[in-house]
Amino acid sequence: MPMSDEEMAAVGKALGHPARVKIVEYFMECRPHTVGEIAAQLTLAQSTVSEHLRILRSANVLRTEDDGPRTWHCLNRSVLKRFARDVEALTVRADR
Amino acid sequence: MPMSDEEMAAVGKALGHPARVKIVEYFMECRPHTVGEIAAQLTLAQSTVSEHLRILRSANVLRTEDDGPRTWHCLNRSVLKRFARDVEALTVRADR
DNA sequence: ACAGTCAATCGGTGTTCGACGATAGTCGAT
DNA sequence: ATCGACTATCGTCGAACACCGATTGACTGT
Repeated sequence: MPMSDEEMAAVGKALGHPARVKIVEYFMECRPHTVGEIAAQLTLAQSTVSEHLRILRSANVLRTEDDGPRTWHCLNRSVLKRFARDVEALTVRADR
Repeated sequence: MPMSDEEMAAVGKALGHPARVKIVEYFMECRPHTVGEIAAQLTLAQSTVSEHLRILRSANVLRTEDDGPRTWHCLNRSVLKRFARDVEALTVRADR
């Protein structure tokens, strides 16, 4: 089932900042990432990175996973896959 | 060649508004679209739609094509395809 | 030449974003 | 119990965005 325009826009907006694209790239590695580590790499304040994470979470690009006692952020790959597929679908030429 | 983070973000931001997603959907049909027509569908002012077009153009999602004497807006499908492919690539699990 | 049509741009207004420092909250280890 | 390391949230500020009406500009047909 395709995403609604609103969902598409939400994910697009979430990816609509270079820092957040970089953050998503970090999360390709399935291991805990500290906010401080990311902040150091991006040379941003910890609070700023935390805010970016919040935005990514609100678009369901990141999930907080309760993995036992620890909870950590994790990529929601299915949302990104659906988004990629729906963007790809936009490139299909309509008959008229 | 993959897009840079900045390019990714630019396209993401361009798609980061429901009206612009709808506009891109309109442009799947390869025919001239009047700004007025789109504005009527989206119930937005002509000037607002024109601004959305400008944003889509600045992210290379739309191109102005010089098709003979007329110039019109046209989807830049290759940019969307690359973007979709690179988003898909973000879902690949990295080894560590 | 001029009226009509359409798109782009300008000026203005209210809202949201991006960034920061400071503060408060959570959790583990001592 | 509290210290240390980490994260989330709050308050603030300037910049950018979304929207509109009005104006300007370009092209078409008469």
